[in-house]
Amino acid sequence: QWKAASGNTIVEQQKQLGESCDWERLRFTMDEGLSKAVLEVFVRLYEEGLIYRGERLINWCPRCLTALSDIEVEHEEVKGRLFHIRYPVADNPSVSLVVATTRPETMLGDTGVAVHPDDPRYRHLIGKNIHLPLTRREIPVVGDAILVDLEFGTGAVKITPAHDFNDYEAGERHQLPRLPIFDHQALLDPTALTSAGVEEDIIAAIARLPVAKARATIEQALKERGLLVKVEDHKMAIGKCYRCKTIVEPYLSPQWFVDIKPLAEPAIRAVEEGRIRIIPEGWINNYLGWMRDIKDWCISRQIWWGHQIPAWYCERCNEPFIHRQTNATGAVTRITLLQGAKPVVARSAPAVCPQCSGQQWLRDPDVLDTWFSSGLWPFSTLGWPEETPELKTYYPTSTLVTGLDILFFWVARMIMLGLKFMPDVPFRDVYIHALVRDAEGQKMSKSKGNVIDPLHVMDQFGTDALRFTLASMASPGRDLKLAEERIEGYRNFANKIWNAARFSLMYLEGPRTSRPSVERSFADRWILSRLNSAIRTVTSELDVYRFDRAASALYHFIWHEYCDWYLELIKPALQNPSHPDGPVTRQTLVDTLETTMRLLHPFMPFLTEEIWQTIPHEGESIVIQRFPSPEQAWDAPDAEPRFLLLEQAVSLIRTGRALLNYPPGQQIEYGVAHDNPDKQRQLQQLEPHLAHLSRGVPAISAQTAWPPAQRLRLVAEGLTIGLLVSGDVDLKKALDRLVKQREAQDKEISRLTGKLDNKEFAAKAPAEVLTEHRERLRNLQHDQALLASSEQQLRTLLGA
RNA sequence: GGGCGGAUAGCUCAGUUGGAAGAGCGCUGCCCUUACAAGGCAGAGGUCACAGGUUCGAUCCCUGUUCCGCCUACCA
Repeated sequence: QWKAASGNTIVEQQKQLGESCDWERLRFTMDEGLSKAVLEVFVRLYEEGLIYRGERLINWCPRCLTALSDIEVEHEEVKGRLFHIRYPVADNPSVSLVVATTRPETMLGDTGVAVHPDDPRYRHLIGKNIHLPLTRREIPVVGDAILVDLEFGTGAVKITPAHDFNDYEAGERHQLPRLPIFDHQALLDPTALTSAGVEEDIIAAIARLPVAKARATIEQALKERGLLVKVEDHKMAIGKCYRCKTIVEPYLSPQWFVDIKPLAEPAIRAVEEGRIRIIPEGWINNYLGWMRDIKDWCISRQIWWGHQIPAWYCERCNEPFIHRQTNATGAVTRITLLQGAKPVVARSAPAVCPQCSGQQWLRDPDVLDTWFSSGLWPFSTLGWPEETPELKTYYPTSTLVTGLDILFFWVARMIMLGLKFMPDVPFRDVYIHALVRDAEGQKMSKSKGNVIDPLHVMDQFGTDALRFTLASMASPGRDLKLAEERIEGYRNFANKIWNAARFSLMYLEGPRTSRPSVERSFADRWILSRLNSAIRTVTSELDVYRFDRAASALYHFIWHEYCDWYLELIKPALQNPSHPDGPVTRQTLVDTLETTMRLLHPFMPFLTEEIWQTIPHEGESIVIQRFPSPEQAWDAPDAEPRFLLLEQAVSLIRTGRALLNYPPGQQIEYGVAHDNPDKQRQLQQLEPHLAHLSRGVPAISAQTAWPPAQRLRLVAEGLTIGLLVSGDVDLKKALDRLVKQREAQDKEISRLTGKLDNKEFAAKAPAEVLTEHRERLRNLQHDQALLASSEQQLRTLLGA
């Protein structure tokens, strides 16, 4: 139904069926429920006087032969030419006004010339008549401060009310007649030119020419008469039809309009008052600005697909206003209802004409703008105007996710029509997602050929990887460049998860015992606590539509906490069948993996479902499970700092191993000392983990108690590790590192000292900043002593 | 013309009550260590566009400049 509403499907069908398409059949296939809603809305708005028919200047596509609303017109900057044309004063041809225009061919439809009322050059001409060149007409000079910009061009502007929007307005202000000179295909119309008093030879030269060709002819004629003063290059914007890219013409024709202000006002208030939230907020002003400046909505289209307008015309009463265009064989190809026709708007054709009792009715051939029906989507899909249970349950909905490009096309219309026909807004939140661009930042477009085909990307990297990538890049207010490397990175992430699940399954054989978190092992308590934290972050970020931060929290937790550390930490318990922690660890492994899959599921639905089905679980499908919520019992405030200590020690040992070029497999011996007794004790408790993760034999004791040997000592935040140096190793790299570290610390120490010595800093900075700075300085100075001693020992070693 | 946004590592981007500069990819070195080489470990790399201002202190706040996007408009 949505596709029908948007018209996209119909357009595709139109293409496929070509000329042989059965229009009536196609109209019939449009959803009946939607048609009913459209009919109802149209009639109700008409009865309230909010829909009217009138002859107005509208944007017209001379190729599609249909009206276009403002937002269906695309603007393009082009190089144009500005023609300066001499218009002689009627009663004194020696005096003339020079007007500037980019469209000299429209001059034949001029019905006035405007100058600024304050312009001393021309003020005296206001009220006089001007002879319009190439015609037998005289037109008045009017003063108009709105149309004329004193600074621009010559200061005199021709007025062509039938072919220019501003001139239309100006024509209204000065009661100037409207003289159209183009027909509906934007060809110069000989009949109209005759009524516009154009000279016969000019008519003969330009009749039935398209505007571009007529322009050259007019230019030539003006030149021959010496009326073309000059031509200069000029940058300008032209409008093109969003469908066929034909240059649109302002065209005078009778159309159906919605009086939009009364609908827009409640829609503005709904956003101002926060009953509808737009996220990110930056777009609110965009929306409000557009809505406050909104113009009546032209809803009739002269195309054959769409919902036909429910208006009927008595053929007898309206006979003079029904224009039938025929082809060579006499068949009617197009019916146009001219200005003056009197419609009867009703849900079905009237029986008899109230005026003449005639019974022959012609239904308006126009159809509605596709966004008219799309705008009804929030309630028409739910059975409106019937009061269905669905309508009651699902209106309003919570969130509408959309791109900026249809915020006005679609979202604004849904808000206006929803508020008009329902007692509440159609949705609470509107989330505007970023526009995806290609790797060069270009907007994707079919004509440019730089479209990244999602199906192709999904084949290459997987659907979950693409989905996760888009989520991770969804920073608000910023368009995103989709680069393949990024997707590839998340493909690897998906692979990592898959392997982690495979690993878990390998070791799940055997009994599992559930215990309260506090009774589980260090590793278990730590990961449960971290999982809790991940749940909190992901949930709160999703609440505020920060999909990027939620995705990155998941990525970090799964890869760099769960895989890198937890799975490594529990290997001894899993791989040794008689390990006492085995049963509880296996249970924790299931608990955490299962929860993590549910947490990740919205981001990677396929992978998580697949894994979830293979691990112990309850329920039929992950998609209908509850989204995880934090378990307070999982918080382990003691385990987290312990882990950081362990991580720090392991990293330092690994650094030493790399510096000494000891291969990862080689068992090493080292001493571990911390100058904080508490932490030293904690390290002793973590000894098995330390040994396992470092693949080595630690001696955790004061440095003085380490077995005598040649050692490389590394220092970080009070922690010293001393690796046994054996065999033929190059200590130069290690010395370089120590020196570099010491220099960096020197710099930091002098920075902190300088800051703390600054009296104003000491006086004005908050107390906690001061204590934190002092603490850091003390630690650094302490490390500095350790480093210095380490460096000296190393130099001694090198010297020996 | 008006409005909005951006300028942070080689690339793509995070970084909100102002108080030690972050991630991914890429790069360098060592590893096929029994989940994973689409991987592991350890590293290198930044005057946070420019110029002023506010502040004890600025990537963050203010002003101006340059460059790049987007939206919008009738400059004939």
